[in-house]
Amino acid sequence: MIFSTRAEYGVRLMVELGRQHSDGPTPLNVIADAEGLPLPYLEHVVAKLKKASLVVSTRGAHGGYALARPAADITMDEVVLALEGTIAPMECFTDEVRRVLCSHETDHGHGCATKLLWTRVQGGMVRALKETTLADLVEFGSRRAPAAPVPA
Amino acid sequence: MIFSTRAEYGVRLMVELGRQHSDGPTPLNVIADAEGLPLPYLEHVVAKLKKASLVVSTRGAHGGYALARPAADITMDEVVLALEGTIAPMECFTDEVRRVLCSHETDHGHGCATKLLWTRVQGGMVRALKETTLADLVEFGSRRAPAAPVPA
DNA sequence: CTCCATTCCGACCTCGGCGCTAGGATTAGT
DNA sequence: ACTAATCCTAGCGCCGAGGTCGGAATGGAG
Repeated sequence: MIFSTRAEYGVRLMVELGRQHSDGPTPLNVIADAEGLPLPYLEHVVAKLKKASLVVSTRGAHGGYALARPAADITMDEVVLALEGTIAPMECFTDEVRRVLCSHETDHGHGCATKLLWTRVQGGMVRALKETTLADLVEFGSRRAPAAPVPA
Repeated sequence: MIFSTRAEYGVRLMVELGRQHSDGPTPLNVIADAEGLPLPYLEHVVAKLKKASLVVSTRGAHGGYALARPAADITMDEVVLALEGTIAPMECFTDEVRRVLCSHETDHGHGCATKLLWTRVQGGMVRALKETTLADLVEFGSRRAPAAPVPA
């Protein structure tokens, strides 16, 4: 598996926040049982999103979380980056200021052959993440079952 | 990190095999100290490549490993797949016969919003892996330092 | 002023996989 | 027979993932 469930939970959380179009903040427990996720764990997840300034929180009674920016302005690479910490295919890979570095540079007279591969892979992933906004996911999620209140 | 060092080691091993243009097979220990990798661990790694029919082995003295096919015919998604077991961004994601499935389908009346994201990410990665052949890496590795015998 | 809902914080636990080692069995050239 | 190599199985230490717990801080409502 590429990403952990932290990323899954975090993205679902963001989508859920994106769905709320009321003004006030949404408390975590609402999201927790809307998605069927353990509340105490969600707290840790949302903490990472807050640290990355993707959500804002209001404490106290009737508090909760809300998106810090409109969903259309949030690209998913920000979200995944905040949750996973880094998006590198390999340990030796750090994206230092626009230059992809690799600790195996010049191994024994050859260039680092794997660097080409990981660079391409990372490029493909990051492009996909940057091209997708949170609004895309919200809209995609509401596509089917747009208003089926009580199916039974 | 997306991939483990198993993938790194395996790819390097394949590249090293791709460099050998002599006829006979290359013993593992040669590769191990050409790349500075622990031999006993490499045995496990190469076992996976063999099970996937990417390398062939000859046992006994003067035995070793060789590519099962020319390097230009080996795409890196085969290699990474053999080493990593699967290339899915998320646990719930199985690539069942051309249809991307997700266990969260239809969660609570919404479509699975994250599915769109993971599908795109996986697409980007797999495309990058399929577009790169082992021969590309071999050639890339020999680019610089083409014949600098003793730099000092 | 006192509840209570809610965010926030840190410690803890369990489990599985990764990276690696160990020891031996098998195969085949010399 | 000796030896170089692949092969097989088991095991170990470590770390992060996924989750729980208990409690402190905050702020609206009675």
